[in-house]
Amino acid sequence: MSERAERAWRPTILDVAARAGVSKSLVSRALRDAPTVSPARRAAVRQAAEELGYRPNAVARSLVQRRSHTVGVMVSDLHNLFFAEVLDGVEAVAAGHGYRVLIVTGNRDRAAEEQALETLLELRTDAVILASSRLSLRSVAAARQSVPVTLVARAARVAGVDTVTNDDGRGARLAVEHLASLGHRRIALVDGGSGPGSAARRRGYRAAMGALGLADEIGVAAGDFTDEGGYRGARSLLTGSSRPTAICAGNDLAATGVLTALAEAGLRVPADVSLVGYDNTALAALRHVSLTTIHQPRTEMGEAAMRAALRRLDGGAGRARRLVLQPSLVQRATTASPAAS
Amino acid sequence: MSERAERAWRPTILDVAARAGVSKSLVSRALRDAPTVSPARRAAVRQAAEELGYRPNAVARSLVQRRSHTVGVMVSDLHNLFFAEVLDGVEAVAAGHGYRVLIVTGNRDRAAEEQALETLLELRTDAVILASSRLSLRSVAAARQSVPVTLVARAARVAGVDTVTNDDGRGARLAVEHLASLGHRRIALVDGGSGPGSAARRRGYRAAMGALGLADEIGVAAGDFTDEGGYRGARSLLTGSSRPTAICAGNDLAATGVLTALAEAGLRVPADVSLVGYDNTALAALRHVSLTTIHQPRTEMGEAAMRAALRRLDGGAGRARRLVLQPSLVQRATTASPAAS
DNA sequence: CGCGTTCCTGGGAACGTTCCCATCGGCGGC
DNA sequence: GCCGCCGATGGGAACGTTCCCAGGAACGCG
Repeated sequence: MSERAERAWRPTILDVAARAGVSKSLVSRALRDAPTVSPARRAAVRQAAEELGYRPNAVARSLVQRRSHTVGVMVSDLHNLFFAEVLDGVEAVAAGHGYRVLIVTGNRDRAAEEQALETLLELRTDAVILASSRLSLRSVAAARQSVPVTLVARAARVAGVDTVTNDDGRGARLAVEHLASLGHRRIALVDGGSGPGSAARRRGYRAAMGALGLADEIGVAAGDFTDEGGYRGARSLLTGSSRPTAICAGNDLAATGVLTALAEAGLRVPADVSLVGYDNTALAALRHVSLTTIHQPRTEMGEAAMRAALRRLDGGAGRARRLVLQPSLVQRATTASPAAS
Repeated sequence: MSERAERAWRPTILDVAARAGVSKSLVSRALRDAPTVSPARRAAVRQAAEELGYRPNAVARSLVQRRSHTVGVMVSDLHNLFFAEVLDGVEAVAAGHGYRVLIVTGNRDRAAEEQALETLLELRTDAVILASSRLSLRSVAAARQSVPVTLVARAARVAGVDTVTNDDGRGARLAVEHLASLGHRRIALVDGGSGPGSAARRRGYRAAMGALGLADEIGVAAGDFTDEGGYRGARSLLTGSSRPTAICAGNDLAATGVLTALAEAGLRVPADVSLVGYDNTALAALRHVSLTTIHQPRTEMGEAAMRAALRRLDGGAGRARRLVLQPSLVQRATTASPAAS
């Protein structure tokens, strides 16, 4: 290996200028395809840059332009595939508008999230998208003082902060209505606890049951957004006197826990009990699981978040916009009419 | 909303200096806890900064210091949970050494990956970690010219580029030995096709079978690293004359496909057929799946990658180091002795 | 009380760009 | 053929920090 590879020497615009025999200004313009550069010079500059392996310094550029052409996305948990798809949407829109996407993560930890947000702000990304963060509203509001902020999958109200969420109440209603239309009446909910959106899903479940005249059949078991939580919730439902013929789980992961509990109890799905998840993650689509579930338009949520950021970046001011996207039901193998008993 | 929130005005060190009645130099030192600042001034500066909502500009700092205290990680696919855990390791070590981690992604697309790497290089991150990238070796080598580069989960040999991988051959051997120790002889492999590591796993499988005197029982079915691929591979194994009593899948995802095929064929797991996956993803740990699998030390791989980067950052030169970590077997519910038939 | 030393403090340069403006030819029109 | 204009080019300032260095205040000691 040459010495060059060991010590990081990086050519600057001045090196290119010297090699091409022109001024730094001309190099700058030539490399950015600015109009007033003669073809001959342009070629010479290109070649010199190529030979030197020159790469523009985005740091210096950001400093002088006072913008980075970059949006920062803080994701609370990369272990949750939900965010990967949100990011797909963000990146698709960003790329189409000449923005680069930088991702930071807070690993399910409040302090780490605050730190990650701080990193983005110090880096002076042009906008910040916060995906389902646990950040204090104070921090969010503070961030909004210096940069456009969009919240995804969190409905908090902060002045000037746009939000993009999914209609959790409606999603829960879809699940209940689907099961009712199959003929179920004893439809129980394994709750998501304090997870984001779970309160709205619970309300939606209750409202839908009431609207269908099934208020007496309402049954909510405590759970959370994990495999284990779903398992516990289902166990408690199964020990009751009148076991439900259908269960709505807080999310897909919890639904797999429900599946485990049902299997242990010797109950077949969907012959004995029907099951609906929430999120339509890749997990639900696995044939071994093949879970009927509520689809959240995650990619669209990411797209919408990025578009909201772009609107602010283009000078769009005014009050916060709160976009609520609609979920839909995806039927797979875990729901059917109750056994004619 | 105040006008302030709409237009992004950001105080600079000069604003803080003016408010505190000191020079910019002093502000700089005070805020960085440099030694030679009197307590009174330090407090005054702190307060002024606080009141203004001052946040240091990392861009300007990077420019003058010629380092960013940041490492960039390019991840080829955030939909693959493997990377989330690698990132856990990277972040843990980075945080312990005062480095921030910036993530970019190439969404399984070569061109996008090249672009993402370019972003990192232009941003002048102090080091770059490439997680299982599809990047051309030319690009990797070019990047190495200006910054320390570490490859994770890809064993390519590039001058000066450290690599951290897992011993796939040994992992496959562990799976085979486990099954053989349970009494299995007809142990088949559902292959991972051209996926990373799958060639080494195939070789490991063959070698282990041979070493155990089971060369005649070798059976490899074409598959890939997806649910669907595992399903197809298992189907072809089950239509053969002598069906295997045990199957090794290319990875955990493929193993769920195998589970589906086995269920469809009316075979019980592990009573009729035992199954071993690879990766030990969260999927394998779900009780509904409860898959015996080969654990890859992903977090450790991330840690090792970051440590390798730190070593280069501290001036460590010399030839590339290639670290190979050892996998281990995690026994769950999908393996047992073959039915005494 | 003077002098040297130790703390503090402030000014200026530098980092690598972009942008504005001035300059310099050359060319076309009257 | 002169004047004005336009296209091409270069020089300098600015972006917001950090770092180096010079200078000043305070203090101790003889």
